Amino acid sequence: MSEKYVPQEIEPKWQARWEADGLYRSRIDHSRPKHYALTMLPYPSGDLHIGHWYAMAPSDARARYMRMRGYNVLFPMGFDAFGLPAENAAIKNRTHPKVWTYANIERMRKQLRSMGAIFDWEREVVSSDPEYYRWTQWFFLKFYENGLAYRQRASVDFCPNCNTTLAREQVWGEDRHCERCGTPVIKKELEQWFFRITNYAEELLQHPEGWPEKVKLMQTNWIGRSEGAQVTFHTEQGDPLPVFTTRPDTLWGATFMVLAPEHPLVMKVTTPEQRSAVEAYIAQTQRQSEIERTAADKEKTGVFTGGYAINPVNQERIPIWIADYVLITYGSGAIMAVPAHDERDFAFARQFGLPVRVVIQPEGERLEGERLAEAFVGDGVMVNSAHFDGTPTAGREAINRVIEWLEAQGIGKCAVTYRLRDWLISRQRYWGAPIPIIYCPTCGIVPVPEDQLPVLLPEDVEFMPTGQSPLKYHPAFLNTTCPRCGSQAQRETDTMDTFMCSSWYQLRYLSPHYDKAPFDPDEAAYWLPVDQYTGGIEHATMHLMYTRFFTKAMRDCGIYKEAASRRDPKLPPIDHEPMLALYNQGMILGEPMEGSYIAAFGAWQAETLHVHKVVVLDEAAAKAMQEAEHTANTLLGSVSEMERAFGMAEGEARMNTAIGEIIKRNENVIVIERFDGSQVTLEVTAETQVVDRAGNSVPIESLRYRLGAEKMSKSKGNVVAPDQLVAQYGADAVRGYLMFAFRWESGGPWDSQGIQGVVRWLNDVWAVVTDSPPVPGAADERAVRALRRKVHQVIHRVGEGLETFSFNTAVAALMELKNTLMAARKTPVCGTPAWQEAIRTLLLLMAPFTPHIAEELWQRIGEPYSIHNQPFPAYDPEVAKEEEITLVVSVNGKLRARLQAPAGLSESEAVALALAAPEVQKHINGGAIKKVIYVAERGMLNLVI
RNA sequence: GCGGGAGUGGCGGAAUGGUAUACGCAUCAGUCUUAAAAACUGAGGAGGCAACUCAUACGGGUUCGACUCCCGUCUCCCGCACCA
Repeated sequence: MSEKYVPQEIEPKWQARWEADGLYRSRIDHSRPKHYALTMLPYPSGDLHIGHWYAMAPSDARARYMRMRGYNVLFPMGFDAFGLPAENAAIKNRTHPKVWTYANIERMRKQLRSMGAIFDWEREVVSSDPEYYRWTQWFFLKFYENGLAYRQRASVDFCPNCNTTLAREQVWGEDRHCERCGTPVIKKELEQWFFRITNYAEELLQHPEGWPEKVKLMQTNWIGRSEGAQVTFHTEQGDPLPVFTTRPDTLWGATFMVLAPEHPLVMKVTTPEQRSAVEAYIAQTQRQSEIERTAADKEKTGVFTGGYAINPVNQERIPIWIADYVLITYGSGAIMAVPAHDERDFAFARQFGLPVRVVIQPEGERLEGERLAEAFVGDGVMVNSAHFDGTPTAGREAINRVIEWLEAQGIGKCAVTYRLRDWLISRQRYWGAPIPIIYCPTCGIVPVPEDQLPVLLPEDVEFMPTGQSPLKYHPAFLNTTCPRCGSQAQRETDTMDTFMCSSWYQLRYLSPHYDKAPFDPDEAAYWLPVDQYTGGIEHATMHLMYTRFFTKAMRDCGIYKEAASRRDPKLPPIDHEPMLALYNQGMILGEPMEGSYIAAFGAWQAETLHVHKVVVLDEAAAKAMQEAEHTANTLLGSVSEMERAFGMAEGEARMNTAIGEIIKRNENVIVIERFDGSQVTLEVTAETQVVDRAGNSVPIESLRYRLGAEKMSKSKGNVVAPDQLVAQYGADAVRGYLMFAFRWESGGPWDSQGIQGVVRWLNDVWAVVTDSPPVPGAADERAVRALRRKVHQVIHRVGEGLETFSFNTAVAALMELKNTLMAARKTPVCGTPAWQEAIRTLLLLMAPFTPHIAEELWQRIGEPYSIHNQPFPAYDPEVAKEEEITLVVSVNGKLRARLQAPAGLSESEAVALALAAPEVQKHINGGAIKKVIYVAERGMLNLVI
């Protein structure tokens, strides 16, 4: 008998050995193709979460597979260490963010090592290290030098909980809440730093091929490209008033103009009579929150300015209104309103009795402006449009012709507008990279000279309970001299959005301690770009847009020049896209839980039971008790009768017991669901006694409430701690389970029982490898071939699974191979060379998934260290080919027989075999066969009669 | 409202237009045990004694053959949302 599988012993042993040997160190090696695998770096929030494991372990398995395929693999890990939680913890616990952050990093490093991943720790980066953020600041300066960073006063989104501004991408949802904390944002007028990501709008629409359609689509929608024309109207006073329209073919239908309330020309066009109304409307707009302003189905509001504009296509004089449905941030902040053919303009026109003029007539209909029930946005023929009358609008033909004409007339031109806004990077927080800018009373905005980087975050700071940045109150940081003129000046106190740090971390991994540039050009020339990136979908329009922008902006600042010049020009460019392929994994949700079943005793007050005692039951006991109570209730007769009989007030005698499952619980209110589905609210107090079935008192907090598959959170008590799982089952089992239990892209609810299946698999593998004494007797040739066949089929399926991120099917195939071996173990096949080969192959195939047990067993079967330097087993389709098939016979498409037959059967042989089978004969029933469909490679025969 | 994705056993999930439900969890039965757990063996989509019939959200269609392709409907999830 051999010893048992004890992962707690073998896992730390091999981790230490791999570490000591530098087994996974990644160095430039031009003789081998490289593979840069990258997974989104974690924020050091304290403990490694099961979600981190879910994101990283399968990525690691795939990186290991690429290694076995002969690639020189780089799979680094680091920490996105600047950010708000550290600062909030500082305010709450009086711990310095740095202390908090670095303690967390220390803990998470240890936890990450327990995963047994091939992370090359010599390349680790921590974005809050000065040697890292020095370069984050350097990038800011480069972008500033190249006109890609600018400071502007603007109405920006501000999170009142985080006490800082946010970029447009970081405001989510219908209620416009902060991406991080969920608080609805407010608007503030502030002077802030922006990056010109909009310069790259067009280029960002061109995505790398290896990106998921979903992300490409989300980014494309976010960028929001609209093609159309810019047409210059004029106010009556002669000021040009350009508008953007996607429908220049409706220009003749413009019956009024609308400006955004913030539009610079508003006061100029406003007549004295309308002045007070306009001012009142502007004031009202400013008071309203963004949510109120953009609420769906909101009635249109607006005010006439008294001014008029001239439509350049027909010299018509049309009134100018202001309305909040026109946004100053999009296009030119002014529109021509064509109510007949635009839903919003139509609603506005109806609201204020403005004229509606049809300029597109659909085929077979005759629309009239006054009678229109809704705007007509379909295709038709242009009418009331001077010499364009009769032009069909289907396709882009009409639009193109009008644009051509507008250009010829000099009143408009082809134009493209984007929804994308520039990236606001200023954050009014301490724990981030300071923006390297100095404000001098004489020189103005002065960038910190490169040789003075990094602008260090002072550590002796006082955190304001108000959440105000302590940098504002730190004289030594704040006060400095102007690098240009030497006079007294002040530093910028805002720090940079932490998405800045993560926009280029893939470059710092290449040479984390290089001090001449953000990255070593030799390393970059070899490793870039990232071949496979993995991470969550939630970054689709944030991090994943920013890092693409960064790469392109860096290229235009010449930062890649040297590295690119040292690179083989036949390889993909390194300065075009940061990541060639991307895969989004899903999320692990909490395990659904039943609520506790209880019987509560107390006194009714209206609909609420005031409880003095709670008894915890199991479901069956609760049900039994409910029935007993029901019986008792029936015996007593109707409650109201009883009340009458005893002269009681109505409701007084109602049952004072409630039995059911807890579905909600907070400090003093419990909601239970009875077996009939009705709900009861219970009120509990500190005096309420809670006892289990044995009569022991238990705390009220121990009562569980029903929980669906929801996002894990401490407050819901559904968090799964990987450390605990590793201690209990081992890292290999946790890795294996995470890869086996879900489709990686979907994720799903955790199932604490499900891991047993993986544990059994590993135990069986252990037993089959360490304890399979040869069975005497001559091995059957066919059985040997069958084993080899299975092995090769599994090689194929595992390789395929790893290629396509179908980790679940790959593990399933490995379980099947184990099952096959378990069965063969009892036969003379056990001990044959084919058996040895099968064991070797099983271990090699398992190595990417469960690296520790694979290494341990590899050693135990006498193979040389390390299994992780072995090539992936080669697949031989000839060996994998079935020699016997199940001929599936259908008659008229309905399955009638399954017949064993040798592979490679000809059609006539197959038909003869089928006709000989009585169950087939029965269904043919003497009829003539009209058609035969035979799929040899599938073993499928269909007889049509 | 616009755009995208998904509906398969009690559950997680498999299935290049060709044997639906692989693999696993849970369940049930048996072995072992004083007992329980673990472990092991076996059963299993539904209905029917059986022959068979019906099952991949629903309704149509294409095809010798549809979970897979096409059309329509319903439900759920995600993104955007007065973007001119």
